[in-house]
This record gives sequence, structure tokens and C-alpha cells, in this order.
Amino acid sequence: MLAIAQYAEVIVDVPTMQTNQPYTYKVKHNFENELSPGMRVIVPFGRGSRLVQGFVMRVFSQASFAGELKEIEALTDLEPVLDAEALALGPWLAQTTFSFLISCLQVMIPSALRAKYSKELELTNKFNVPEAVRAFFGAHTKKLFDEQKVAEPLRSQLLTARRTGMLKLNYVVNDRLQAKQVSFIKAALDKAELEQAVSKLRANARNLHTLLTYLSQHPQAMQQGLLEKKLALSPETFRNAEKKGWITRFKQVQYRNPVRQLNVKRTVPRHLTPAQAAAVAAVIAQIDQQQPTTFLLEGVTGSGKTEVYLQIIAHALAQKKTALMLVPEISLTPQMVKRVVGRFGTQVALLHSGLSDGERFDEWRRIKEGQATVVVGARSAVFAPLKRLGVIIIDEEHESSYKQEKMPRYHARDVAKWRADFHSCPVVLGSATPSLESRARAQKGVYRWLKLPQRINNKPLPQVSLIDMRQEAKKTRFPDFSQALIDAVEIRLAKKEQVILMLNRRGYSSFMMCRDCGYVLNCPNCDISLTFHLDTHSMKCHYCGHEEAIPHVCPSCGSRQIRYYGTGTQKVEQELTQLFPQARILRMDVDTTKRKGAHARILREFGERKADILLGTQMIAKGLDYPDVTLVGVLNADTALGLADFRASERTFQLLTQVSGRAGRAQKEGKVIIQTYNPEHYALLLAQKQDYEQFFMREMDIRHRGGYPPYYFTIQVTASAPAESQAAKKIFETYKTLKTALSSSAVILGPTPKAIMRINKRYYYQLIIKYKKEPGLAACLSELLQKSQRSERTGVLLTIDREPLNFI
DNA sequence: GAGTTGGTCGCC
DNA sequence: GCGACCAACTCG
Repeated sequence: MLAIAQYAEVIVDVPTMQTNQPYTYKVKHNFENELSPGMRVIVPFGRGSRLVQGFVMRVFSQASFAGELKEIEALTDLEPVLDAEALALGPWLAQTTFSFLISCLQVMIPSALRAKYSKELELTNKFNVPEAVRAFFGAHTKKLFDEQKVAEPLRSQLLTARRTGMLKLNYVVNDRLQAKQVSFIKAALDKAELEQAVSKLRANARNLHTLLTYLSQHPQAMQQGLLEKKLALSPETFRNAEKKGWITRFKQVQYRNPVRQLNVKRTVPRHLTPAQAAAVAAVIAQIDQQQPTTFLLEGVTGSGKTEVYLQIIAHALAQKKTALMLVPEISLTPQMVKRVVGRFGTQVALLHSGLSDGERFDEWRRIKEGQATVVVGARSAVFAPLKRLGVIIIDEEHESSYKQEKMPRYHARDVAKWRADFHSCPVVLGSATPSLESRARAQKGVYRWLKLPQRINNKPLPQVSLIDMRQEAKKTRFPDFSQALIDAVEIRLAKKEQVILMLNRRGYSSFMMCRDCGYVLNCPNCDISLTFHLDTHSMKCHYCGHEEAIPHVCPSCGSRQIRYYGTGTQKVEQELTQLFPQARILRMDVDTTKRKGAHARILREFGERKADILLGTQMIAKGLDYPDVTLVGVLNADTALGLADFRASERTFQLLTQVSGRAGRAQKEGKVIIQTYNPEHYALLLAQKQDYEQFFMREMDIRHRGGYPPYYFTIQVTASAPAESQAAKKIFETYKTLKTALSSSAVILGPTPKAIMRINKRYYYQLIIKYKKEPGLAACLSELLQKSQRSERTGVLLTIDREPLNFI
């Protein structure tokens, strides 16, 4: 029995610290029975009572707020968009990530459901307004008003008219959601009538002729767009035909479903190795016993982790439960998707960044309505509104893309564990190179540890050679290629085999420097050098997007000796075409994959052997499985090692192990060549041997001695402001407060200016807290945030990131 | 003295 | 995030 909903607590869509609390509203009688928690509503907020969207958290019959209450203006939903689980997860997420509750709620729903705000001016007295204002309205009494878009004299005239009461300003809250509507057409005449119409057409009406002839053959309704393509007609022809009364046109809502567009063959479960079978058995036992156990599934590349996942999911489904599988964005390749869809068919929902807002919304709705019971997706799919979760799988659990870098700064692994507790179901973390955190927990028995030590069919690991570039670089005319790599590529090209070349983008740069005076071309807004872009022939800033022309003379000393330095994919591509003029090269980097679908297209083309060499950044390292690739070259293995980040070795090791697994996946033998300036570094030597265990021990020892994770927890506090002194002052104040609040076992690193101190005209300072046990720390940090509300108005911002993955 | 500009306050 | 409000400032 529902309580009569006379009052509701609403979280409003105003992401600030001061409004990060529920507000009580009165519920109009006509939607007393309609309203329930988790629904979106539109409420008046602030002195101007502008309308904003909000989420209902609670409905009740007794108001707890003493002041005057406003009424809920409208309901946006008939059914709650957030279920009880989401309503419980939100506050937890807000607390642990130091985020606004509204941001946490928003992140759980598809962006199509997020409100879009606009303003509207209403003419209330049309007699006393200036001519320009009357012209603005034309024949209308209401008009959308975008303050930015209306040019100056008119803008202030409108605002003045508003102040004097001639105009009214209304707030409009729009759902961004638009069901996809598609134009359909149908012949309005029968076959005989159509044929008659055709005979009466003028001789030059070729397009209409084509259309009517086709329609007389196909009387059923058809999608106009498809027909346009098929018959090579323009929309104009259809409009014409409609005008003449030969066809009728109508709109129909279309369900977008990216899965069904893939033409996928059904696959059957494969036979399992004893290790795989043991892993499956261990996990499904926990599904059956409804235990929220976390497993670490450690399996070398090619050991068949995916098949283990699929059989676990199959078991969950057989128990009438659902399954969630997270995969890093870049491994969400068509190959991967096909494998899952091939096994589970249309009950699979896909959530990845390549989807449009509408497609994502449709997938979300299929999940919510229970039509989709298996969800495969990247980070944010961890919030997929599945009911009766049976298992959560996180593949490549060490991937840093599981951590969101903006508010709310959550880690998908933590959210997964929370949901697993809620549903009493197991979590499986899978990786060939687990994060040290997870591997250490497995060691301690916090996670259950499953191992797949053997590659399927005992295929040998590819032979990996390290090339010392300190010697090699001098020997060739090409600074990015050793002779060994050139020779190896040469051989593959002759044998018509494929090559993958990877450029480690971290620390990658090709900047302009003057050879005479050493001047480096920097961004005017950020403390970073501009990078050279060959395609647009310009210098760009990767942080703020600033772009300028390539200088021909040094702006500082006027010398003409200004050149670019460093290695970028574009430059390497140039070198490659010189080295191997006959080779077909595909380049894959941020520039070539910006457009939607470009990523998949490049990989497909490479898979179809339309190129001999695939050149790219990290994004090519993941999950690719090409039988004809027999050589993988890493051009610069160690650019990341130079960075002052304690995870640099871990990342380098993981990346190299991963790419090495790419060579020789099928019958042919594979070879890996890693070029490096640090051939003695343990991360490289152990990646060469694919020895994770040894790496784990070495690295743990270093972390232990340095007092880093997983031995310590870390929290990063950043202060930023338009003026450097403000940011510095803020971080030192914060430092002082923390110093007194923390126990003696905690360590504070810094405060220091960030490595890139200025981004987009803002200055950044940071400090890092390392601690083992500080029960009062979270509360202290929340209080610091609470207190810095004041300074926020002058542009001084404090942000807190728990367990950050980037320290620079 | 009306009208603009800038900073601060509080939102149920 | 944004309008209301107040105080300072500006200009004929």
C-alpha cells in the first residue's frame, strides 16, 4: 500500500555543492497516485522559479521542511527511470567519489533522458514595445530565446522590454529524447491505376517513371530512405509523387537495435580445458549459492578467458538470471561482439561509445524492460538497469579506462562490487596482467584466485626481441626504425604477411623547436607545447584545442632553423612510405578515428587484408585477432618509463605483454620486436619473457619500499583557479587542515604545482594523501569541499579523486 | 537620480 | 547554474 504522496524529496539538476541536497516539494492532487521515487520531475527552483529537472528520491505524507513549499510542476515519466537499486547506489557513489548526487544519478541514465534547457520569451503587451522587438516576434507571441545567439542591440532591447513587463521569460525543460521516426511510403493507387499514371507521364519524367513502375510491382509500405538508395532517387521525387496523389507518406517510430544489424552466425560452447572448466565451475557454484564473491581470473593471452566468460553467462541465464560483461572501450571490436551475440543472440544489449544517443537509449530500454538479459559494454554499462543479476564480468580488469576521469570519478570495478553485494552475485575480474591491486588481493585471499596458465592448444608464445635503440638509431637514416625491424618488415612484406606497428602515445609529441635558440612553440592558454599535425598543416594544443599556423621563422630569434621534433604517427607513416614504397599502410590514431565508426572500419579493412601494415597507438594493442599478422613492432616501448608516475612500469609491462600476444595468433609463428632505450629495465625484460609473476614480485617490492598502492591507499586533491596565487593558497590551506586531521602514519606528498600547471587559462596545484587507515579522512575531505563553496564563486575549485590512476 | 555593473546569496 | 538583491559606480 502506497502512502499518499503529498510531499516529495527531489534532487535538482543544479550541480553545485550548495544544492547537493534534497528539496521538498508539494505534490499536486492530480498526480498523487502517479508519483513514485526514481521518477524525473520538473520543479520550479530559485527565486526566479526557473524550471529545472529533478529526481524524486522519496515520497511521503509529512513535510519535514518548515518553510514555504513549492509544487512539482510536471512529471516527466510514467515509470521511474531509476529503480530501488539505483536510488541506493546513487548516494553511496556520491559519498565515495566526493561527487554531487545529481551527477551520480545522471550517470546512471542514458544521456537522451538528460534534460535540455531553453528559454522562451512571451509577448504580453505588443503595443508598447520597440519596432525591433515586434519584428523579433513576427506573427508569434512566443519565441525561443538563446541569449548567446541574439546579437546586441536587439538583445538589450528584449531584456529591457522584459524588465518593464512587456515580455515574460519562460523556462522550458525539454527531454532530449526523440523516438526515431522514419518516413515510409506506400502507393496510393492500385496496380492498374499506377500503370495508367505511368503511361501519362511526360517523356522526360524519368525519376517518377522509375518510382511508379517500381511501386506497381511492390504494393507494400516501404522505407523512403532505403528506396531512395535503391532506385537512386531524390526526396524531391517522392514529394512530387505525394503532391500528385500517387503515394502516401507517413512516419513510423523505429526501434534502433545495433545488435540486429550485425549478421551473426550462432556459435556453440567450445570444449573446455581442465583449467577453464575448473574456473567455470568455481564461479557458477557462487552464482547458485548467491554469494557476492570476487574472483580474479588470471589467464595468459590466448588462454581462452572469453569462452570461460561465455559459459558462466550461459549458466546465469539458465538460472533465469541476467549477466553484465564489461570490456574496455577499445576491445569492443566487432569480433568480440560477434562472439557474444553469436552465443546469446538478440537477448544481448550492447552499450558503447559508438552508439548514438538514440541507439543507446533504445538499448537501455530493452535492458530495463527485461528484453535484454546480457549486457556487454564499456565503463558506464556498469550501471545497466539489469534485474536479477547473476554475474558481473570485468574483462581486462587492469585497464585504466574503467576509471572515469570526470565527475563522478568512479571506478567500474568498485561499482560492480557494490552491485554484486546488492544482488548477491559473484564478480569475475579477468586479465592476463592483473593490476597489482587485484593480484595482491588474490594473494591475500580477499579475492578468489583462478588461473589459466596454458594457451589453448599449447601454442607457443611469440618470440620477443628487445632492440637497443641507443646503438641502433644511429645506424639507419630513419631515427624511428632499427635495421632489425626494417629487415623483419621486409620479410613479412615479401611473404605477403601482415605487420602491426605500435607507437606508444604516452609521452609522444612532435613539437616545434628552434635549433638556434631552443625556443619551443607553446600554447597561449596551457603550459604545454603545441603538437604538430601534418593533416591539417597546423599546430594544435591537445588540452584546449587551440590551433595556429606552423611557423616558418622562430618567433623568438627570427631564425629559419625551426623544425619539429619527436615522433608522431603521421611522421612515422611518412618514414614508412619512404622505407617501403610498395606497402599499403593503414594509420590508426586519434586523428583518423575521430569520426563515428572509423575505428571499426580501419580494423575491418586490415582484417580484410586491404593493407599490409597497421600503424597505430595503444588502441591497436587490444583484443585484435588477425591470423595473418606475424610481426608486431613496438617503435618506442619506453616513453612512459620516463614519466614521474609510479605506475609507469606497470603500464609499460601490461602494454608490451598485450601487444606481444597479438602476433601469431593462428597457425603461423609470430615475432615481436620491441625497440627501446632502456633494454635493461625489468619491465621490458620481463615483458619479453611474458613473466607476469616475476614482474609482480619485483614491482610489489618497489611499491612496498616507496609506500605506494597497493600497500597504501591514495587520494589526490587538486586546487585550481584563474590566478596561480589563488590556486597555491587554496592547496596550502587544504594541506594545513589535512596535516592536523591525519594520523602520523599517513603521508602527504606535496603540495606541488601540477606537471602541466596551466590548462585552459586555469592554474592547477595538487597534493596526494597516502594512507593505510584513516577512518575520519572521508568526512574531513567532505567538510573541506563543503567549506570551499564560498571560494568556488571566485573561481577557486577543489576537486578530490580517490585512487587516481594518473598522478601527473 | 535612473540605469548599469559587479559581487554575493540562497534556492524547498 | 542562475536570478534576485544590494552596493558601488557612471553619466547626462
